[in-house]
Amino acid sequence: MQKEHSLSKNQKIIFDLIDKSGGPMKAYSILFNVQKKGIKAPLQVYRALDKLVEIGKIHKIESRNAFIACQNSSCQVSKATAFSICESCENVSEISNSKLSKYLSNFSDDSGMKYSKYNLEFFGLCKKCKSK
Amino acid sequence: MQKEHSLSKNQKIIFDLIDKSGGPMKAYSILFNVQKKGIKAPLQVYRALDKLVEIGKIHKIESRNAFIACQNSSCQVSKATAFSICESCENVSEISNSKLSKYLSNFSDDSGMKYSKYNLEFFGLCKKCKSK
DNA sequence: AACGTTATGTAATAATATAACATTTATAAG
DNA sequence: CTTATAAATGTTATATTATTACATAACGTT
Ligand SMILES: [Zn+2]
Ligand SMILES: [Zn+2]
Ligand SMILES: [Zn+2]
Ligand SMILES: [Zn+2]
Repeated sequence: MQKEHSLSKNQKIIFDLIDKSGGPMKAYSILFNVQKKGIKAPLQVYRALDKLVEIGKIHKIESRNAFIACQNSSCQVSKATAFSICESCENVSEISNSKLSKYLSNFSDDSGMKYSKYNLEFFGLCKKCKSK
Repeated sequence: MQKEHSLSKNQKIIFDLIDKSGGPMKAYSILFNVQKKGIKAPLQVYRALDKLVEIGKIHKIESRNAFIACQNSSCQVSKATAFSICESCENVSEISNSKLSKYLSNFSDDSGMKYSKYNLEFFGLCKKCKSK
């Protein structure tokens, strides 16, 4: 069951934009796109992004400084994320693989550290770019 | 067997600094620390960092915008990296676990994508911080 | 020596992100 | 409904991270 996080005005504007774009978006590109809706300053964007990340509606692609809508309906909180990134066209998609997530969530080594979160980014060439 | 990449002057200065620090360092902190050695501009630092990453002597911790010396002697090229990061003290260490690296290097899904590289970052509390 | 490649020096600027402060709006308790 | 509290917003300025552009020097090979 899904806990409803009713989004605020700015959060909704920004989430809708990212979600509709279907891919990763960068903060200042988001800013540019929402200026017509009255969001004028970087901080307004970053605040909404922070919140959206916190509640798991979007994820940050760390290697690209970009944000993407969660493509996995069951991904409530951004604690276990995995992405595949094409190094040619920069297409990004969220990997939803229960074996992988189980393997990583249960991973432990001899460091005595308890891992509560992970982010994995795979790089390569997507089908389209490979065949070029 | 290890291919020798003889480092240039700036590369050596910067690698030695990061290596001796024993942890992750940020680019502008590196810059500050090497100014007495004649490296005066950000670009000089970033160029050396780029090269050091390329040849696998250091890795970038993407979630922290920081660079750490490779702690894994067999890690020639930065194609398969995994780190554990303490969210309290920001201690970072490179995970060297052959089962994990084998699992991830062989990972494939139904996307048709061939992965040639990955970066994994685990987050949690280190032993020290956990016991506080 | 001549050539191509790699590294360096320097200045300017672009791109990403946060600090600080004032105000407003939403939520919940009494 | 009122008051208290937390969450969100607006605005300006600034900090941090990274790259562009161009000129010069050092290195490795033939
Ligand atoms: Zn997700
Ligand atoms: Zn592609
Ligand atoms: Zn390594
Ligand atoms: Zn710690």
